[in-house]
Amino acid sequence: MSVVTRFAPSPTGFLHAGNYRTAVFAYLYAKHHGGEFIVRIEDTDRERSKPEYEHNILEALSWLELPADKQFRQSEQAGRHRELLEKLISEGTAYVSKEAPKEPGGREEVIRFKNPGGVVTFADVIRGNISIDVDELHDFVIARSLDEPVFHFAVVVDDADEGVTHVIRGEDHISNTPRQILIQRALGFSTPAYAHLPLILGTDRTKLSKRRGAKALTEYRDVGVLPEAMLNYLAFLGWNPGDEREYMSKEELIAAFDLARVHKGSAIFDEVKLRSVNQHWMRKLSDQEFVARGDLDPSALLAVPLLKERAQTFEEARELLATELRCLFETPVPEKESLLRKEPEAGKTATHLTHSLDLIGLLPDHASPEEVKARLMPYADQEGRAAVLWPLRYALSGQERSPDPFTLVSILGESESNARIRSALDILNR
RNA sequence: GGCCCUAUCGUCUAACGGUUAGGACGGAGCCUUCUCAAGGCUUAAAUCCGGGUUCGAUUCCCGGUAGGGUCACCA
Repeated sequence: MSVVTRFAPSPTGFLHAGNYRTAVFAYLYAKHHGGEFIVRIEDTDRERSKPEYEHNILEALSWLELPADKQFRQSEQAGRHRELLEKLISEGTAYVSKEAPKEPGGREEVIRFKNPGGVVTFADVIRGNISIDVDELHDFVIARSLDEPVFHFAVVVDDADEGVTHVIRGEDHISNTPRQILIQRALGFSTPAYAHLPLILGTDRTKLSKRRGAKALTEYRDVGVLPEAMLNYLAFLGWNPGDEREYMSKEELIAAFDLARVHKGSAIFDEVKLRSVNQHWMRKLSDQEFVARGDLDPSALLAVPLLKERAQTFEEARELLATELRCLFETPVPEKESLLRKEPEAGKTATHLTHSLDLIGLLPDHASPEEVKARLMPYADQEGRAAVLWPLRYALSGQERSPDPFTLVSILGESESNARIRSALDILNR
């Protein structure tokens, strides 16, 4: 039997990392078994479902590269839901119930399921047998009206119609499972395998939720997190391949994924770790890819090696470009006092700068930082590194903190370096 | 509160009865070093508690405790 899994979000808000972790597992499991991954937008709550949320969900899924083999809205199955609702009513396993509206404007009739009671036991792939006494559920509501099925009913019908073999969802659904199984039995459907995933918690150790400040997943995309990094990080929340690997591509994840290695205990979403995983994937990009995928200005290309060392997100890369690495793109305005930070005697500092200037002049075009270093270090060692290198670096950058002078010369090139050193010499002579 | 689920360093986790309880992120220290990064090395840090079972428990069982989830005409 081929595997069919599904991700069934409701478009009533922006989804957070915990929701997408579920999608990741469902996707990986299906693909590992060469099966099908279905995305079903559960929009039976007409009041709260919004197109913008649906768009956001689909956008996030495509960003993460979790393409659906089949995708549809639950509301598109309305006819089928009505048909089966009528069937249950005619068979007497469901009935129209007169209600006393609890709130003004509330409904006077709903459709309830005739609960047979007893204990429902199901085998959870992750947790083993779970038994729940179903008596206290009473005759629960399965539809507001024939055309408005409620979650439990629609889920059961759609999963069965689509041939879903494995229901992979958060453990907050464990207590919903028995009543869904009851409906399945009444409808004559078979029960799929259930895998209830441990929840992803926020730093407050409670279920990630928008109300408590959990970010929409797309916010991570917006600050320049790479989708392969997010996928990698999410996959490792509650699962691991069983070896020492920490960084895995989508293909590697598909090949290794297994429900049997999924944890039972919940995990906390840690942005610090996510950033470090992201940095790993940023560093794997070629310099050209880095600029393109980070949506950086093309001029930033020459700074990419430095950005790979310093930035954990593309947003950080942009900040760096505007602050610490700004000297690569703008002529610095050095201050005399800072030039003399390590060697207070202006005459000596001027001598060092002039000599450095000469040495730089001997460099070949496009000298690497290593070549620059090889040329300058003997002199610096002879005269004192701080006395030579500090004014040089400061003259080139105009910044107390910057990349080292060799790298600066290499990136800036000979003529720009020359100009900057000369202007620092002018300042010293004032 | 009822019901359900869970429990290894701060965090993510390895171990599927026998290990000096391993790795990663983060932290600390050292090295490198003109500054800032990066890099290298080192280091601190965990089996929730109590009973069993066993020659031997992180591991199996029971009981506590703690945390989480869920108790809708939302999904």
